[in-house]
Amino acid sequence: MNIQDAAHLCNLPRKTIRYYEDVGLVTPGRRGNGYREFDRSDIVRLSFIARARGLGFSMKDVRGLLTLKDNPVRRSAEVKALAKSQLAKLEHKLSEISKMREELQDLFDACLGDEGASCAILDGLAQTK
Amino acid sequence: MNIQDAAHLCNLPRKTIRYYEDVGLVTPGRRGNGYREFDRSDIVRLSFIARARGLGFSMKDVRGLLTLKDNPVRRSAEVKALAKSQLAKLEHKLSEISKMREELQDLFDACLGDEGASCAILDGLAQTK
DNA sequence: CCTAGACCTTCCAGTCAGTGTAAGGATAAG
DNA sequence: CTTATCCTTACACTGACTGGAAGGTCTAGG
Repeated sequence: MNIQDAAHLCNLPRKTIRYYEDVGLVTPGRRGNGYREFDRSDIVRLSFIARARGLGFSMKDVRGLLTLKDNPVRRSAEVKALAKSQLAKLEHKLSEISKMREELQDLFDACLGDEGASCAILDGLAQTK
Repeated sequence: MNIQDAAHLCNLPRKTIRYYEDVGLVTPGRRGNGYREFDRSDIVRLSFIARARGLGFSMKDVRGLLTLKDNPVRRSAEVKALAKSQLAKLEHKLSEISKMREELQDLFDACLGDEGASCAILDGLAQTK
């Protein structure tokens, strides 16, 4: 299978697949003409990566997950530890962004948004709180 | 005032302040010896930038906000429009990350996390959903 | 006057995870 | 044979910094 079909199957841009090969996450075969040849196992691996990335795991963590996935004597506790740390990161991000949104919403609500120059948002940002 | 004191006052790393000068957001004066000299207006401007960045505004948007701030005949409606778009971005991010967290939490809960190799998280990621 | 250390400067490279583009080769359809 | 659509590599760029090296300056103490 060529890269375009692989891209559709695992829901990743072609460029990203080539990039993943560059950084050693996948190693599809090569045909005589230099084209990459993706087989079922490549698709499975790429989809795994895509899903892990979709949950916000860093490339480093994805590497760790792949290593565990490839290791038949892994302990599921190790996987769960990675997941726990990722959950914590997501929750941290959520609380950060949620705080931003609240602060910005307050400024937004206080701003008239009319044709005048006076603006509660600019005032709020300028404030030496 | 030297850069270190400025950094403390506006709550930004020195490196970041130099970077902001590089990209033209601030233009502190220079002393005879080449040192940057920050006055009150530089501090105000840098703090404004720091606060806008803290609300998640992109550098491009910060530029827009500064332009509006510097323009005495601005319309507050323009500022409010930028804020609205930024609010939408924050809400989008929140919903994305929240979805990630939910999915990951489900996998996490289903994983035994013991000494065995069988792992619901890896299984979930490997699934061709 | 000398020295130590704490500042300051610029410049270059690296981060993360891709994305854009150009130049060129291969293949499939008509 | 032509045209369109694939494929390849290599390099540059993104955002928003951050780290480090190499070197200049200033200040306090002896």
